[in-house]
Amino acid sequence: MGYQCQVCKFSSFAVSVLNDEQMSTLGNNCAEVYFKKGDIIFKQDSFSLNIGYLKTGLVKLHMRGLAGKEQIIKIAKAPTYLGIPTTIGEKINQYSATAIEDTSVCFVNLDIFNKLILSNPKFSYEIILHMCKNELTHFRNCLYKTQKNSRGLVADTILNFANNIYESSHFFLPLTRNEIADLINSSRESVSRILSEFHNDKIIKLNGKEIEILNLDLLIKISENG
DNA sequence: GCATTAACCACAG
DNA sequence: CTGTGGTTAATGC
Repeated sequence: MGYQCQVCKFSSFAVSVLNDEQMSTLGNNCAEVYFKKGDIIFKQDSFSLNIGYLKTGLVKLHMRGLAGKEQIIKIAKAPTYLGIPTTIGEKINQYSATAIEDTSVCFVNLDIFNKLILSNPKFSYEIILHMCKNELTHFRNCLYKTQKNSRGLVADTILNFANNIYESSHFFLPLTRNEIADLINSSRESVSRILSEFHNDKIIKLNGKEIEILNLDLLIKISENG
């Protein structure tokens, strides 16, 4: 008894390209798991032979570095794959994934995933396309982190949540100030100060974790000039 | 020199 | 977990 991937409304772009047989192979070899906000989905330094497919929810990918310093690599929004690089590239996880909202993930065995890649070029192409876009985003972020100042990076973070993650100018931050600092290589104090500053300057309306963008043009300017 | 930026510390809600 | 104030160090006119 497996899952009916073909009727799952969260089916990925790549899965839609599978034939019936491949689809049922996938359905018979995956398991859906639910995670609460704060739950660890997979952990750095542990062994894994699964690819995750994030069906719903929001996840942070993070890596513990020197002196235990935590760095958030990215915020992953459903639908997307989780852990393709670390599962295919290494047997031991190179980073962790933690739910920052209630989340559901389908785990697919790596062997099955590899068989799909080897047997279906369209599927492989979709995966490559996905990973290329991902890598370009990381190159850009890498550049920004080096070249922008903290204000610009905080502005970027707000814009990312508004434009890409929540698709609304009014949302609740799923991260603490400390986590935002871990995301942009800053300190919790700086993030706190910059957010208050944006609030006082009427660029955003800030109430704890609640953010409403009041002056989008200015925010974009800060992002571009910062 | 003087200004800016931001990290680190401490302490208070 | 946050917000602020003081301090300190680096960098750039």
